[in-house]
Amino acid sequence: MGDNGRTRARPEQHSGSGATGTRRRGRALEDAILDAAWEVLVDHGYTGFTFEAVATRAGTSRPVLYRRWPQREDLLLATLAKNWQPVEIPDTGRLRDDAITFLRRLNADRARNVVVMCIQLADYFRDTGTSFCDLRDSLRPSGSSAPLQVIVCRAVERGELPDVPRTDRILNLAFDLVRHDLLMTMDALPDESIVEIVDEVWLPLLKAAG
Amino acid sequence: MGDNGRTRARPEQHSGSGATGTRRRGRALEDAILDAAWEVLVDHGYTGFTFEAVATRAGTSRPVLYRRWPQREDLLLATLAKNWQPVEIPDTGRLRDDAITFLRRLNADRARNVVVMCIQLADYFRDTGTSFCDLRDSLRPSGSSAPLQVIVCRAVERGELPDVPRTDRILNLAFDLVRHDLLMTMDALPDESIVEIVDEVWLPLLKAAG
DNA sequence: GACATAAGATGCAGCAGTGTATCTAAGAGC
DNA sequence: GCTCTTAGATACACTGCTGCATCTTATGTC
Repeated sequence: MGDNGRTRARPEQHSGSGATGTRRRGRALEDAILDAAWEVLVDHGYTGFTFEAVATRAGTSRPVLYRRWPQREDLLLATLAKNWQPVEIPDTGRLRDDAITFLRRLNADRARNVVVMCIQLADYFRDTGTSFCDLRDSLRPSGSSAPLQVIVCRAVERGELPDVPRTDRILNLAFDLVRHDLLMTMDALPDESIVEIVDEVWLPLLKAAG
Repeated sequence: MGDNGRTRARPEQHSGSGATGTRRRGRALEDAILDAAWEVLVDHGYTGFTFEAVATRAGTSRPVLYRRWPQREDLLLATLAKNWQPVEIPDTGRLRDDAITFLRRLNADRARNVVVMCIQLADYFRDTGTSFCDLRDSLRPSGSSAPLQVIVCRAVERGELPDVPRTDRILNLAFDLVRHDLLMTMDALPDESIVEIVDEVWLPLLKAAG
């Protein structure tokens, strides 16, 4: 039906950062949206993670999002996939240094991410009946083993540890404890805690497991 | 003003359970509401924890809730306070049995509660800037020590363990690991895991700490 | 039995998000 | 330059929750 009195305020300008007046397309647009989506997720959790909020933050409009990700979950998974980076595994030649360095990196990195991915996503987990465990598994590069397992393997190869079978529980204990503290306090661990976990708990168990 | 055509379908009947046709009041009503609120919280998390949902579930109406708890947070805290029970600490006379029995109880009980209180409440934590840690501390009877600490104390008194200083990290390790698994899987641990945690991790560390 | 209190029903304005449809215009490819 | 795709704006109907106001009526107390 004819003219419904719309009066185009100004062309556009996507209110983003540089705002060159140019209109974003394809990959560039998609990246900008997913970055905006990540920020929204960090700031407001899954509950505040609405098409409305993400579109506004990205300086675009909801239809643009709906065209790419019909469901909120699709947008969420795309956002996570783009922003999740595995923590680098150090190789210093000494078990204790490897462990402490790795856990420090983990602590710094996941103090942001784990809180987002586990705590903020609680509603997502409830809605879908999945758990943090499932999500982690689906984001970890398939076939790769747990970081601490790699570190222990190297120590065994160097002869730093006896070559005896160890349970996953023991191998991942230090990782689990750091994650536990992150979840409980929703904040990074003090460095002393990391050293304590390695020296008082993990290493003694690894050495005693013979 | 005047008759606005309302035609009172039927008196009421609060659609609850027994539905004796009697109208609930005071304490009975409050209990019923808080029970309903707990169910809503378990089923739908803090996000779905609306005055609307709780009132419907309780078979009452929103004004009744607003009169008692003006804010959603008030209703939440009342609901938690009513439904949080500390896990009973066993006293079998043997350290290992005490630990395994306690952790089994914890596992069964918190598989429902911790998931609700930590995961489902994520939005609450985000909104208020508190953490699960803070909430646990405020719900644990003040002055009482951690359950595993009590169990270890008794073992030391019986001479089952050497009387050496132990860090909180070690003392609470078994508890923390159970909690960690609960959070990660959002489900109860298999019984083997509890036994493994006690026999392969916690007891060796307690004995070696001399 | 009269009265005060409070339960419970209902209405309503407001707000935020959803999902979709429609239109204009920018920009890429030919 | 022309055309095709699609970004971006806007509108609309719908849903669900919020606070609050108002009314009726059940129930306990005197």
